[in-house]
Amino acid sequence: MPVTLRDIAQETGYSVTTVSRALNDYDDVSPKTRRTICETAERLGYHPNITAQHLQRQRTDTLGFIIPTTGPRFSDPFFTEFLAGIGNEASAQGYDLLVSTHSAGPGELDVYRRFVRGKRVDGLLVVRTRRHDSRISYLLEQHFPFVAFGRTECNGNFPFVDEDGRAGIARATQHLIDHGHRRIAFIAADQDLMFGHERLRGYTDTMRENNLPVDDGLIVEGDLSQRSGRRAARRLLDLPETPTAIMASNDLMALGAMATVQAHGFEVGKDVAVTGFDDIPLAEHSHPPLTTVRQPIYRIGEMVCQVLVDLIRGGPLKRRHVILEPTLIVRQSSAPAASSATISVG
Amino acid sequence: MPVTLRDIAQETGYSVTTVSRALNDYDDVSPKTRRTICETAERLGYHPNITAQHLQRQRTDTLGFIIPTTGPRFSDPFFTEFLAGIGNEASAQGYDLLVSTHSAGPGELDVYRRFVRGKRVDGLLVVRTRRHDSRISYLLEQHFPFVAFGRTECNGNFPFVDEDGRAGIARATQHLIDHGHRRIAFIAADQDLMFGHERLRGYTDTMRENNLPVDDGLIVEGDLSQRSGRRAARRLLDLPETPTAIMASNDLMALGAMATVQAHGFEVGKDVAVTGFDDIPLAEHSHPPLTTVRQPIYRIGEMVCQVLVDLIRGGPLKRRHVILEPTLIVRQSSAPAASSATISVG
DNA sequence: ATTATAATCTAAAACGTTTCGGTTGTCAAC
DNA sequence: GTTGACAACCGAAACGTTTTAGATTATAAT
Repeated sequence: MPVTLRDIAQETGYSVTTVSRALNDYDDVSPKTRRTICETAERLGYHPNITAQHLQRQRTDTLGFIIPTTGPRFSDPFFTEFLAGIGNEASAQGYDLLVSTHSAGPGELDVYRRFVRGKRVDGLLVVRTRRHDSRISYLLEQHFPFVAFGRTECNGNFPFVDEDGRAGIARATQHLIDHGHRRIAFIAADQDLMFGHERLRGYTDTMRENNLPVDDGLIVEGDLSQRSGRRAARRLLDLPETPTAIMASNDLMALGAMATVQAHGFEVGKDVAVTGFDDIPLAEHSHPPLTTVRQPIYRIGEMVCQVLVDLIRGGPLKRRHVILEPTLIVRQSSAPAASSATISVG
Repeated sequence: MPVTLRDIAQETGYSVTTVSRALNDYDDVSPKTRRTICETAERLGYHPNITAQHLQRQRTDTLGFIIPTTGPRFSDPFFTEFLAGIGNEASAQGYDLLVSTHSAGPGELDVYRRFVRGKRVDGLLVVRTRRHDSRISYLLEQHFPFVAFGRTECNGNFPFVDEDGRAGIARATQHLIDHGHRRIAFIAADQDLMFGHERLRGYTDTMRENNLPVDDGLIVEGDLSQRSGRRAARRLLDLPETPTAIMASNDLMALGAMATVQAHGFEVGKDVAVTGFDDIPLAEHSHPPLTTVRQPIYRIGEMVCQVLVDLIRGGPLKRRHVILEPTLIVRQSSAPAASSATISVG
């Protein structure tokens, strides 16, 4: 049923070789022959079998992306935007995107192994790096092309794009301190996650620099979901001495925290300040709009993808390591009662 | 460098055929031989070349999913959750997922063509069906296996999963009417989208059934983003006679509308009721929590994927058409001031 | 000793491309 | 009328599997 090179060869009387060469713009085919062949291909509705090309060319023109899901009902707007970034860049570069989902943990490496050893993809994108990341160790050891969004602690020398989360949170913390906050709580993320660790450091460092105590009771860990943000905020507001500001390690938890604060009858941005991290589109449209640290997620997706393609194509990498400076976006959730405009500080 | 069947054959002295058969659990291989071969495979670190398997087996064990993005900075939590559903189900069934992103419009069909004609995937998932959907016409005409989330108007007989959006919106509308609302506005979605059309119908039908006027001035179209929800609500609140309730075709627009209502100094759920559709995780955590029509997005992703796999495997389809009854989730954004608990009506 | 039967194993073709290393024919140059 | 250069074309191998259709050997039945 499907039309192959052979069919075209039969139809035109040329050999399979010539047909292939004609269609691939080789220059040892006469113009007339080429025309005949192209027309016949068109007429028969020929499309090359992509799998056969892959096998022959020994590459798949496909990038792999394994989304580290958390729990079954997983939904993080971060990933949609990131995916849009890499998806668009990949297709602009002529690559397909093979996506798999797997929670961090035992089976995860098997998926990587299958992709790598089976030559299923030409390169991999790794996100949510962990301080000691077995995925990265594995890929380095296999000399398999990959680019990470985020660094690790035991830095092997691999290409990555990252934002300076510590500086971002530091800026947000300082912003709160400058506005007179002293009891500032922090909803941390999993400390195995590199960014979770960095963001917490940004908070503790800045507190210390300002000679403020770092109170362990004011640091609660969440799992990045709104629900956990709510729960964390509940614990913080039940404290004998409640904080006047709550910082969260990501926007989703910040939104959860805001809901709790409001449920307790406080006004966000006046009684209690709340800040997030990421600047997902929702942040701008929450009520009140959320003060947060922006990282250009879509753009990062594009960049990571582009570095990976360069790496695969063997071109010299302009930039093996990209570190982005995040921007503090001040909105009403942390504004002093008077002001109400959106101000960008960065 | 990579280990092939040949290498194992050489190492063990058996033929490639036997090696292949041993590793694939054929029963005409003696236990001893099998053991030798498996051990050697293990020792050499053999992994089958997946591309070669694809070519030989004439199938790719891969499903295709082309995300219809809107605009460059695309971010819709709906898709993360949906993707998690199909991603998990696909890997449970032994399938990979090839994802591409493309906005609805000219180039879109080319992506479908490439996947189909190049035999890049064994089947396709289609979402955001349009009333006249060229993707579906194309796939039907090519007799290519696919399953849609959503129906079309000119119903070819293809397998789909859908929710009864009309009934869902009808239920929400009735809920508002029962609570005394008369001037109910509706933020519609693109009327080319099948679900956009259906949901609007649910609203107009119910208004008429209750002998309420359908006022065109109270129907505004948005593009499914929060931003457009805000804009739409702004127009509605600028009307000489403002509505007492605003229904949105999806949660994102509802959240946007809520922000506008609040910015105008109204209290959502008391002065103006707001309702959405989808029940994305955010809906529960907004302030106030959003009354909405729930569709089990993750579950739908699983179902669509499962039907597709059944279809590809040629098994008899238990259910070619699945229509889910959506559930109205009443939360504070529409509750009469008194009540405040979450009630499920459905 | 012959034949049937079962148990193991294998050569070769196939999947649809790309590409290496040619061959053939024409024409100009010497 | 040989030589070389060049244009146009093609056969066959290769990519790494799976599968078909036997081949070989051992075992049991006559």
